[in-house]
This record gives sequence, structure tokens and C-alpha cells, in this order.
Amino acid sequence: MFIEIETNSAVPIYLQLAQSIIEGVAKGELKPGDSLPSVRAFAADLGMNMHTVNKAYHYLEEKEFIQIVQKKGVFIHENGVRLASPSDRDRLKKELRPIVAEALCLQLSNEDLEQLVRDLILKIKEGE
Amino acid sequence: MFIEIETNSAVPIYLQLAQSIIEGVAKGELKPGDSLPSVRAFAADLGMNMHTVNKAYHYLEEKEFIQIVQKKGVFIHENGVRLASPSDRDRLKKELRPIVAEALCLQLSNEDLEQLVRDLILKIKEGE
DNA sequence: CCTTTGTTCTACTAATAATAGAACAGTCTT
DNA sequence: AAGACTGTTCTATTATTAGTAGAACAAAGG
Repeated sequence: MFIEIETNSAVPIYLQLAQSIIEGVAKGELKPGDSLPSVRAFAADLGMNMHTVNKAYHYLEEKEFIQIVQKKGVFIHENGVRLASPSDRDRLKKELRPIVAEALCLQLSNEDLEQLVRDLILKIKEGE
Repeated sequence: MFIEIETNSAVPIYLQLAQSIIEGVAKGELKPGDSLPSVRAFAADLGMNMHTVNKAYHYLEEKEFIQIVQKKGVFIHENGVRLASPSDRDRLKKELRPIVAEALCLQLSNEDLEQLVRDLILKIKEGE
């Protein structure tokens, strides 16, 4: 699994890491039950701090994408690939709203937006 | 124009304000050339600091949604409602990507996503 | 027994968010 | 000409977040 971290990005690196893992699940590269590296190993691999990886893991645990098992390790949550719950949908809506508003100002039509989403899905699934 | 600011939100209030203004433009309540309140008046109205409103204004100026005219005031940019430029599209894509990845994990189909976007457009245009 | 696991603790630096008040140089109205 | 108003700039302070660092802990597992 290839993970690129942009140090200069405005997006915190723990979030970039979490999003990379989510993309891994999205493209099927990571499947429910799969184990993730230990916080120490991952940190060494990515050149970041153990606590930063830990932060990404807990962020993902709260969203129920991974499961942290005490003293054993971290795994893709059995329910990681699931049908969106109402709270899942609410979360997506809140995140999506400002982007849609901006798209309206930029006069993107429904078709434009759909095309944009399709492009992204392809990029995510094919990797970049 | 009704603006709600959630103090307890993880989203900084200057960003909430900026997004509210973008929504105002999106729904046509604010039109190119319209003037916005002075930083002082807006701050007093919203119960926040002058510098915080100023920060929101500069955030919007960088995105070319408003125009700040020295010693005169702030106005919706003449080019505020425009056809998306390539850099506009790139910006939208970057913001959209992690959300689309999450949606894939939550097994949302293209139709689900389109429906979600349609709902949001309605809510934004009708106001909440 | 020893390594590995995530956890917890303290500590520190840097950046961001938010507030506060004052002063400045122009614009605009009266 | 006076006075109110504009965004800007300056210094200051507080709180939170991001990130790093190192040590210690308890339990799982070979």
C-alpha cells in the first residue's frame, strides 16, 4: 500500500494518513479483518511519530472503519465496509455541504458534479 | 441574510462565516456587486471580533468570491458567480476526494451520491 | 523469558484560532 | 472643513491543536 504524505499540506498528516487508509478500504486493497501495522512500525515506515499514527488510528476507530484490539493490534473493522447508517449519511452531508455551495457559485451543473465524482471514483479505485 | 454560527463546532467560526456567505451567493441572495457589512458592523452583529470577520473576508477574497476595496468596503466579486476555472475544479476535487472515498466504503452508489447532492442543493437554495 | 501490542504520562515546540485595543490613511457625507 | 466610516496594521494575550519525544506499563503471544 502506497501512502504519500505531504508535509507542507494544510491537511494535518494524521488526517492524510487516515484518509489514505480509507482509500485503501475503498479500493478493496484493505479488507475487513486485515491487520494494519503497529503504531511503531507504521511510524518508522512513514517517518513520523508513533503518537501521530495513534491519532490517525483513533480517528478511524471513531468512524468505525478500524478496530483497535488491546495488546494485539489494529484491524480493518468487520463493519468497515457497510451500508451507510443515518449518522454516516449525516456526516457525509455536513462535509459535502460547503463544497456543493461552492460548486453552485461556480455554475457546475448536476451533470458536471456527477462527472467530477465519477472521475474521482476511478482515480481512487485505480490508484491516483 | 440569516447566519448561524456554532461556537462549539470543530469548524473555525471564520470558516463558518465564509461558508455562509458562499451559500448566500449560491442561493442568489447575494449577487455580484452587492456590498457586505463592514468588518466592525458584521462583527458586532454576529458577536465576534472584527479581526475574525476580516479573516473570513480575506479567505473569500483569495477564492475570488468577494472583492475588498481599500477604505470603501467589501463587495461580492463581479466574477463571484462564474464558470469554474481549471484551478477551481482542482480545488473542488481535492476537497471532494476524501468524502468520495468514505462514500465508497459506505457502499453508496452513484445514484445515492447524486441524490445526496440534489438534496443538498435544495436545502441550500431554499435555505436550510 | 522476551518481544510486541496499544496505552498513558509528562514535556516541549510551533502554528492556528480568537479576542482585544489602538492607531493610521484614505473615503464619503454632512 | 469636520466627522464618521472604511479596511489595514501593529502589538498582545489566551487557548487549542498538531507534532515530536521518551519513558513506563500491562497484557498478549511465541
